[in-house]
Amino acid sequence: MRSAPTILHLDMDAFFAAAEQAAKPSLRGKPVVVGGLGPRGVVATASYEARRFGVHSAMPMAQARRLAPNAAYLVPRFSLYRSVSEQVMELLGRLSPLVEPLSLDEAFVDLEAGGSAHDSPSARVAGERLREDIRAVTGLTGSVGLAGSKMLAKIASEQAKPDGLVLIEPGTERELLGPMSVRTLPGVGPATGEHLRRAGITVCAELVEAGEDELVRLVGRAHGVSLYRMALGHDDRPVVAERDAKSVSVEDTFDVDLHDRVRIRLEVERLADRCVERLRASGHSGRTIVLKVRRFDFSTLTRSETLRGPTDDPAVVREAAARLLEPLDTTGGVRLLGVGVSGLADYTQEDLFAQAAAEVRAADERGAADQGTEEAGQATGEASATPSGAGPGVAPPPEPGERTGAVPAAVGVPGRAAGAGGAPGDGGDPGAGGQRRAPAAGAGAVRGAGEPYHPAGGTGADGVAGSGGQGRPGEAGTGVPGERRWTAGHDVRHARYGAGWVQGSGVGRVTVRFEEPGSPPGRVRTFRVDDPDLEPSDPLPLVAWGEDPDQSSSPAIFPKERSRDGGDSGATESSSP
DNA sequence: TCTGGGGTCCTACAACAA
DNA sequence: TCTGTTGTTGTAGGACCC
Repeated sequence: MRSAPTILHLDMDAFFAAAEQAAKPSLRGKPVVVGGLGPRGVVATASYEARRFGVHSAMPMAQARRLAPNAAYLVPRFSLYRSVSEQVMELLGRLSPLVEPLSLDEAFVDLEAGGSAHDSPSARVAGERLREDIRAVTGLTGSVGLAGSKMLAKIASEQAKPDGLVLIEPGTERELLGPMSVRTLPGVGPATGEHLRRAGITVCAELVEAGEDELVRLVGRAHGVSLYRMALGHDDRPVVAERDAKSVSVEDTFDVDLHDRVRIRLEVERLADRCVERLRASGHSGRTIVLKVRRFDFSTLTRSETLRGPTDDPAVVREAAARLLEPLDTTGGVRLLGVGVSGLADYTQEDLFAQAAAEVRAADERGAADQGTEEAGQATGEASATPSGAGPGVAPPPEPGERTGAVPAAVGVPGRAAGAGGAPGDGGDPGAGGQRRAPAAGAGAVRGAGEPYHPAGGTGADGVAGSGGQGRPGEAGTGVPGERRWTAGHDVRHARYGAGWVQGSGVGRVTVRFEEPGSPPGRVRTFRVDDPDLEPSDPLPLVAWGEDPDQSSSPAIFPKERSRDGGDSGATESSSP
């Protein structure tokens, strides 16, 4: 807790929805809801216009549609949001080297560390300047909170919303917090809030009155102590620029509950592959494999297995996940499956190979070849002569009968290629990692006819959004093999009419609104879905070249990885199943 | 009418080792 | 050698956040 309000918290206003409104002039001033459009989708962000109808994030999409039937419903376009986010983070980086991003649209900044503020007036100037810069560079608004601690800076930015700045003077925090709901404090959600309410505690002043011992008794040691300190306004957590990831996971909710055991297993293997792709992309390997199963009744089970050493071998993760699945009862149906890896290590593949080789040499010298997994080494030579596929070389050879994540020799070769040996029928799914995507050619082989590949909330294989009440989730599937699909909200270009975005599609037609970020609201035209003049395109910059004095040499927003980002580029979405 | 995805942290309990 | 204590690790689940 410092004596000057030099910790800044930035929170972009209704970020996803605001970015879509900036990109689509016809949506400005109108209710916009961004989220999963499938039958089990939820709202990611609602514009302030949509919030007036009672729509808010985490609300089931079906409920949002009932509350705001005339809103525009769009699937998230993370490549666009990421590029805007990068620009915002760059502006924050100009204020201080200590920037702690919390998500795409939120971050803490230590102004003191950057020398950009040392007292209330200078902090306020820095905050206002930042808001101006963000607006100039991105065309969007953000709210700024300034205080002497992270907790209070966050509370301040919440109070500043939308499009404002609030500064909390150090020394006033206890008075300020006293009448506030306990739910204001970070870490107090619905469960803890209700727990405290039953004990007669609803506002922060009552937390202080209750005292630390009582809070510990009510909500447990760690939570009780921190709750008491926060209620007093005490928060010494520093702004931390870099945080190491502790786990990597992927999960999918299915539009329809899965019952077929073979299909469930196949999906688990697919998730394991995607998880490993992410794991590798982050430069990690991990020791503990976690399987998550949410059943038809929403009850959630997790099962985990810790290997003897870290791995980033897809075959090992796949097999471990499958082992964890085996004893689980899935009768009744499964609505969600997830695979995760925790206990991360910073090993690169090269490190693993080096360690593996060293380990094998040492083992050979000891003449202590392990009987249980020896055949793996013999079969595949150097690469798999490591102690099974699991964390090659990091762990000592396993004891006979011990679980190590050992894999059949044929797929036990550590290295990128191993994944391709995958489950029969998954075609190796080379693009399965990273962003979720609509089914591309070749990926459809394992999916049962009529069963949606894409889980709810995905980028929408079905790809229809209702705008102005038109279109409903799930209708988009044309049922015509080879027909192109157009995902609502995504950018397109027509040879004759220029740039636009998909407003909806279905029954062999796609409706496009032709407008750009800098243009007035455009007209709507409808085409056949296979119109050769219509092509998917990349997101356009929200602020045109040269509009921002500081950024005149480059577009304000231009996705850096657009060509590599298969997650939500129109190109991927539109490929035929 | 239902309830996403990707994380973090905490608690409780059992097994095991010192 | 047996027993009790304590610390560590693995596992499972829950709460919370954006």
